[in-house]
Amino acid sequence: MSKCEQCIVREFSSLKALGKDELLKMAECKTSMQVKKGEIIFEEGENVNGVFCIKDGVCKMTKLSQNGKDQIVKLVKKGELLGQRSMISDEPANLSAVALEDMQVCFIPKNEIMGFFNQNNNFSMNVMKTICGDLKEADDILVGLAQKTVRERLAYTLLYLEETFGINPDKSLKLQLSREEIAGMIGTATESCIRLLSELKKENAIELIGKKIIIIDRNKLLRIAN
Amino acid sequence: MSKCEQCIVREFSSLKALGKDELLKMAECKTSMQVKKGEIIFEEGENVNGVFCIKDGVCKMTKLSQNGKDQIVKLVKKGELLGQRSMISDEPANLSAVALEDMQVCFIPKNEIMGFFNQNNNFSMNVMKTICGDLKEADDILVGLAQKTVRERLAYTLLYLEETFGINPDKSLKLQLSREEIAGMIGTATESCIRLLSELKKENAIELIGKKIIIIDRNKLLRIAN
DNA sequence: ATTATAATATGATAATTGTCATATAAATTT
DNA sequence: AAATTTATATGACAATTATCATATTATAAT
Repeated sequence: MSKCEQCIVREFSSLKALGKDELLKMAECKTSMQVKKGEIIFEEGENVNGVFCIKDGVCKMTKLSQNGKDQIVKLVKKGELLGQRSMISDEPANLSAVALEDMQVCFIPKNEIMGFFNQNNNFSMNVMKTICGDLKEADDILVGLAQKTVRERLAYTLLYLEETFGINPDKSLKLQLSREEIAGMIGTATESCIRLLSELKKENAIELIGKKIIIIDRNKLLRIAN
Repeated sequence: MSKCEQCIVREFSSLKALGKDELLKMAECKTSMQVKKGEIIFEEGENVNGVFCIKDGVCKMTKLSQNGKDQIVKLVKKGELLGQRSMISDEPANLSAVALEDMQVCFIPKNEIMGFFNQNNNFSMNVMKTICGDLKEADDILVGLAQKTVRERLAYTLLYLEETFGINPDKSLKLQLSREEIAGMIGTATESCIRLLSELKKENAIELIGKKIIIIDRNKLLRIAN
């Protein structure tokens, strides 16, 4: 069992407020696990009973809509916690979490985390701020979905992916999503997404090499996204 | 200055966790105010420096998008608090709050509320649960915007308005929104909203009497909304 | 390596939604 | 009460987006 004290990732999450003794306690009750690309961490409707701390990798938070399509609500990466909302509301998960890359995550059971809430005010405050950040983000995405065209949202999403997850040495977006997943982020049909990507390619804003996407003209995308 | 202790509305918000002494302290530093229909309580980008407790009335939380349209993100009614997110994140407001009816609100300054966070764990937990509820709601609306048609969203919104704010003796929706505001909730052009309302009327799902909307066939709307 | 399967791409077309113009009705102002 | 402004309504049309069909390419399985 690895030590939470020495885990660098902890520094990036709400857990940074925890003291040495708390970290030692946590290390004892946590469960480390490997999650392979495509595997489900938890599903919508499931009782999670704790939070997952992402040590490495990226996952998508999705919700299945009546038309059978998965909407991606949020991408979560290394250093962030999963399942906080569900735990605090004491409700089943509202979203599913699915690995987009091979991941390393630690599960910390609910009663452990809830204990920290009572003992450690900084920790509560950190969690609260994170959730407030998520709420702001969700509101902003909501407005974008309501008021922007698919093309605008696509341009914005490409820039977001570059900024948030970076690029490879060949300049392609590091986080490789399928066309279907990109469509699920911007809220459109897969074919529309593919078509608009082709258009952006024709307009020399991006380059498409197989699954890889390379942003050539950042300013053009910015202009399209508004 | 009215007493917070005797304010019934308090019972419906996070503030119900506060004890007598805390309520007395709060009553001393709060500011009561009347807000007329159409007036702005606070605006996007503004520093709020406290929370508003809604004693009576309903307001809309909106965000202006680049195309100049106001998207309504949420409706807030009697018993709820405004400006919590902004206060906790220590950021300017992300949304504007505008009265949809004549309102009575109390302003409680930031330092007072922040004190309660440290002293009273139940209060923190209540606030956290409220924000978690808001986040879930925002995620659900987001998925609806991404995956449902305007017609489906309109049907859903009419049912939501009935359920949340009730109906008048003549069966019309109690909360009277303009067509523009309804359009701002479902994320569409005002003309599209008007046209689809007319369609629903032709299909005998609703009745339109001036600004008033009466739901005739609830099941039909439910079927449309999915 | 070959086959099977899934992902990407594109055309054709239909459906949805937005925009602009204009009419009518309602609310406000003078 | 008349005039002005604003909100609602509807037609005509354009733009956007979804759907279905069908290639083509990439990936996985045998």
